[in-house]
Amino acid sequence: MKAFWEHGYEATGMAEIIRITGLNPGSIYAAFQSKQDLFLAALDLYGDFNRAAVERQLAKHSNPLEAIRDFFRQLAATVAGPSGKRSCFLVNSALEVARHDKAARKLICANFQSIEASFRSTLERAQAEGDLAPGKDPRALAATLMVFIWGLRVLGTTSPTPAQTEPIVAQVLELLK
Amino acid sequence: MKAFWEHGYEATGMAEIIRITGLNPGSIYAAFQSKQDLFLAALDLYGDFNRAAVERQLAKHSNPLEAIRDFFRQLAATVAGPSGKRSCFLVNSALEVARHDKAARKLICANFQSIEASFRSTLERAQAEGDLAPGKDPRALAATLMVFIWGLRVLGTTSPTPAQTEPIVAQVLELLK
DNA sequence: CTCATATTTGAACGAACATTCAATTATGTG
DNA sequence: CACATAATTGAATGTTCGTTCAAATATGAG
Repeated sequence: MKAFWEHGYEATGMAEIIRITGLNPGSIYAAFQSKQDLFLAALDLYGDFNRAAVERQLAKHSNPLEAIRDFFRQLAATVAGPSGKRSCFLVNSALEVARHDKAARKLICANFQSIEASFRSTLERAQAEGDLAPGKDPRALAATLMVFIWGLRVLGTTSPTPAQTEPIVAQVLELLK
Repeated sequence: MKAFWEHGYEATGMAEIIRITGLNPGSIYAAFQSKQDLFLAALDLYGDFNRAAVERQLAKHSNPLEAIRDFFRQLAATVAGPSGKRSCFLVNSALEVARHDKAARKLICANFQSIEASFRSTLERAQAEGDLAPGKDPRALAATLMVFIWGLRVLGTTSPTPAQTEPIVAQVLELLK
């Protein structure tokens, strides 16, 4: 998973995976049909970690809107930090693989939709509690936040500073006011 | 350029480029040092096209804010259309190549910054003309719009419908009010 | 311990990879 | 036309790619 995440699908050779895992080719091919199959399993594993991390973040504060704000403030820091260039394995794969591989696209979309649903329900909770204006559309807002997350991941590959990422996040949080 | 755009750097073989161009290996290597060199030239060419297209769009309307609104409405349609999965060659390369290749990163960043500057000056013009509220920060807004563009490109790889992309763009345009 | 079943081993496979270069053909000048 | 220079040709290079498989080893039940 780490190898595919770091170098991408095409740039990662089976030889490297064999070296990293310490397994022999035969053992790997006994467990996975092909490199592509192994990649999908790695992507799926990452997706589970990712989804769990997002849900943990959103459950961190009792105030739903504050949880979202905190999520994005943290994302601004991550993206500007040393791990920003690593980006998100799902986003990387959306652009490198999902465009041509249907199975990968399906997996990635499902994960994105799950996270979007978490944001949506958090926004709905905020609206029910009166923190989010009644006129706002949680569905459209959640979809917009997702787009924004992906955009920040792209920004991360350009080695931005916190001084660059923070005002951007501040702008997005304007949408929640 | 089209081959690298469509399949990415790693997945595009020199054999395919030889086939598409109708040139022989020797001729290509007489003009370009290596596959990487050729890729950078392709990326640079795309960058010029892209920058020109954005500036054409922003100059389309005399009203600067309307030009930006039109740009994003058009982007929403493009991303939801058949060419949406192709995404943007610069964004694709930011995630696939720029993370490890310094030359590519520099080229991509320069192009992004140039486009961001166009948005910023357009926003400043809108502010000078009284269309954009005096309290808004054109610099932060321009950076935020860039992040949204990138995010929309990622969204494009998930085969979205116009019904999905349009409300998102509507949200973004809220920031300009 | 015995033996059938699983698992692991690592050498070997053909295919595809980026790249090279001596031979050939085209070009432009006088 | 003659001739120096430039460009093109395409077969061949060694390497690395994903993948296979027969042989060797480990495992667990009786």
